[in-house]
Amino acid sequence: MSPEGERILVVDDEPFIADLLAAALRFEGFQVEVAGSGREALQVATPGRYDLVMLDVMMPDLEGTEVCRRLRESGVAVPVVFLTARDSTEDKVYGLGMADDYVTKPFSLEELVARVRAVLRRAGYESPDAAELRYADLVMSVDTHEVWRDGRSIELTATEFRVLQYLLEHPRRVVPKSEILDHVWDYSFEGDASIVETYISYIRKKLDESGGPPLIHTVRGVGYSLRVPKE
Amino acid sequence: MSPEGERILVVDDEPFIADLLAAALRFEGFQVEVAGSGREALQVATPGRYDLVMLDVMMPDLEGTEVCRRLRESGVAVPVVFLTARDSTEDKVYGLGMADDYVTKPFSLEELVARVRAVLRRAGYESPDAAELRYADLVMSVDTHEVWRDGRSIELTATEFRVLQYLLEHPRRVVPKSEILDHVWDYSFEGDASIVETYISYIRKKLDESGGPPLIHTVRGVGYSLRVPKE
DNA sequence: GGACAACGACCAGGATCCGCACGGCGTGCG
DNA sequence: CGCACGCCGTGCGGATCCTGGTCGTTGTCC
Repeated sequence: MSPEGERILVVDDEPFIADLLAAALRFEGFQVEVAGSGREALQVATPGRYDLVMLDVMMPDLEGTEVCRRLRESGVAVPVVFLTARDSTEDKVYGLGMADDYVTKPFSLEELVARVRAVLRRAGYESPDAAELRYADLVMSVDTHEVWRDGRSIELTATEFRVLQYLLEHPRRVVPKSEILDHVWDYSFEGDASIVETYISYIRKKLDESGGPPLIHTVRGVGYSLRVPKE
Repeated sequence: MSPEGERILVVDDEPFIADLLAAALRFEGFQVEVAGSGREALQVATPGRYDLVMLDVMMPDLEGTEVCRRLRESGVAVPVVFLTARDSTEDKVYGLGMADDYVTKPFSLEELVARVRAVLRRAGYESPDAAELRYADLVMSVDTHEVWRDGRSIELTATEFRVLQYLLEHPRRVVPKSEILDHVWDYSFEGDASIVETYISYIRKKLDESGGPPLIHTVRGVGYSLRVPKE
């Protein structure tokens, strides 16, 4: 990784989304610039200037797909990640042809950052992750979506998986419920953090029914912590 | 860290909150300026002038989020920390998008300062802390919320932990009860400082039951001091 | 040295908050 | 149509927080 982080251009006409993307990516150490329209993107995206472009598909002046086509035409070979609405099947089809990946709105920060890193990795910017998270006798393969405890496979739903993944990325640290909510749930979720309690309870049940000491600990008034019990 | 401390702009229309923030941050060695409205903030916050901006979300003239958006638009890339009401989900959503962090009202000064330092650290202004506090045979890990005395683990509740943390941040100094109250309890707490005596008593009991000399000493009429007894 | 006042330690009880389990409802998919 | 999954509301039980009071200790003044 370059010392300053890769340069990413975010292209979206909705300021809220553009800011959300920019902030999340800056937080992860990337250099981010924002363009508010397709035409603006075409002006600033000269060859070699960015390492990745995030393109909203739906924009009033120029469709994201069209922006991408013109970039390619003018010799800009930068990897592109599309942003599309969830049920827009057509977008998806077109997008996948040109795009290196796409993220559907509304997205969660975990999802967004994971996609960006994956694309940069394939493009050779980042060292390949182990793509395997481990703590104590827990093993998680992010790529294959599998989890084992002490060699025994554990089936998790998508949300359960993301919550556990977030905990595994911060082993031993006490993670506030609000932080889990912010990273795992998408930005349009309006409920409160009690949903996190529910999922922690699901995960605990599945982790512990295969024996072994409890790994997820409640720190009342603070959050949850993944750790091996003290004695 | 610059010799004079980082420059922070506090933006809040409520004088009480603005003064509270300014005083606490000045006490911590930052240079603080105050703006009483969103428009005022936009006028003074020129590129490079501040190292961090604290923005109240709810302001009569301009929403904090809008102020942030306009700052970004005009090329001011300063880190922003939002102040929001506790249950304001919508604020949180917007806040998380643009902000580097957010603090919910009512906050305690400990919490506030911790967030500010964390954001400045990520922005490269401050050296990373050890996140581990030590004095004599006491060890506290802030991240994992664990405390040991002479290697033996000690269980503290959330409030007990914050009080001891404050003492560990000021070892040997006699800390007035009112100061502990101001830093650990949030600013809307209406009780008096006798609550501190109660918590000191809880902590003493837990620290000393595992043997060893008493570490928290009462200085009558002044406050408490964390130190090893003289002989 | 003794009496008194101020201060602080500690306890006990009640109010509150928090964590958690359970069940229901809506939705998407086979 | 049935099932799996995600989301949300409710209610219980218990940990935690705070208050008020009592008792002991310290310092001060006579």
